[in-house]
Amino acid sequence: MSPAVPPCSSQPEESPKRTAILGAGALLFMREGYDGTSMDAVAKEAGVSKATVYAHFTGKDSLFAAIVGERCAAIAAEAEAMAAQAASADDALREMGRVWMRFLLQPESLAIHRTVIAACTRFPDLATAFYEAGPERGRRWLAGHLAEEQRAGRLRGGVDPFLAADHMMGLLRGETYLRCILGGPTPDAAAIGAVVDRAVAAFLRAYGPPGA
Amino acid sequence: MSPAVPPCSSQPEESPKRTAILGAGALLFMREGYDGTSMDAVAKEAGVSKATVYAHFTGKDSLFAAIVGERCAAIAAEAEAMAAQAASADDALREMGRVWMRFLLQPESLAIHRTVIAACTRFPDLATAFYEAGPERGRRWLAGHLAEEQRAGRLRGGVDPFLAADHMMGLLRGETYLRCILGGPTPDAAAIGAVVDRAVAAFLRAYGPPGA
DNA sequence: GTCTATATACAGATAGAC
DNA sequence: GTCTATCTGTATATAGAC
Repeated sequence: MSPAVPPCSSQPEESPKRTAILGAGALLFMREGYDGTSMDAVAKEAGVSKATVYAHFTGKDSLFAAIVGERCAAIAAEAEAMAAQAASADDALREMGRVWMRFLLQPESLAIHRTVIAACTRFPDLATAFYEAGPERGRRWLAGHLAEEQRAGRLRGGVDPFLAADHMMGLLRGETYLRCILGGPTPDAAAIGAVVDRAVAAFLRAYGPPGA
Repeated sequence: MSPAVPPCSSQPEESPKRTAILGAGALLFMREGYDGTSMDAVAKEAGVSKATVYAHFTGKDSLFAAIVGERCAAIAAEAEAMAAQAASADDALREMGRVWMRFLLQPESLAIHRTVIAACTRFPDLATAFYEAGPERGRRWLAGHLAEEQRAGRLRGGVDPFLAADHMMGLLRGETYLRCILGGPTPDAAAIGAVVDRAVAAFLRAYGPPGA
């Protein structure tokens, strides 16, 4: 229907102003929430006029959707990096837990969680996309890893690895996640390490090899 | 400084219009969030004029604080009722888990969680009060119960009951809570029962008596 | 205390020149 | 695409009569 597109030339996604707008929006939406962020503030933070924002996005909801979608992709990429970093460690479970909790509890992660949770009734599709890109993707990856551990005999067999992954992540989050998502102080690396050690110990009692 | 107050006469908290305003605000703040709720909408829902709202509360933030504070008290009362209901059951752990998860996953609970999480950067004191009245109070109660179970020999000794309570609640929440707080469908009683059974089974492997 | 009517500010979105 | 200037609706909060 539309005329042939120029082959791989300047796409709108590569405009520097568009990039600035997306960056400013991500900063403000995560810090102030959806309603707390005005298009005026986004334009000012990006160093452009408000009309330019509307030239690149049809409206505030469109800009928000683009930013959350972009964050989902970034989260997935970070998850891959974490997986590579953690799976090669000697004490794999503990190291995985530390890496994941440090990622989950950093201010940027908590901010995107808060933003999506607050907006989930108005943007249900975004909330679903976020859940799939973040927690659910992480759980699938962890389940795959735990299944390997089962086959290697380092975890007891006969249990659903997806269930084990869910329980592992639940033990890790615990009250720590709840307190941080409610604005409490972020624990330092040592405190996170202690939380992870206790969670992994409990996990191994529940899911470790029967003889241990 | 001020003249003697009349002894226990009509306090402002007992005004029927004030009650209507608080009820309307609770409904709207939980359904639409803080920014999504206007003082006009509260007045209309309560059946009063906007000026009357401002006669009872100094502003929107004051009304919001009063409502969240009231919900904290209500949550504490519900927790007491849940405790009485659950502790007398035969299969105490499973029954406690079912009661708590049904409470946690009902739309009203999720709505107040979302509202407080979204507002926690602007109202940090409210978020702290909510955490103390809700999750932390529940954890303290559960820890006390688990300590009794330890003394009775139905749980292994030598572990911090507060840690065990944290792990129990983390196993129960799991992905279910995360999916629901992000707007996913609420599981029915049977699905909740299955989640709880699996969580309690894992908990007992980690914290049950060593011989089991 | 309670109302109607209004002051004031700022939001999202657009018109039109360049 | 980008800007300045503006339209239009609605938000919080208040003035003043009863």
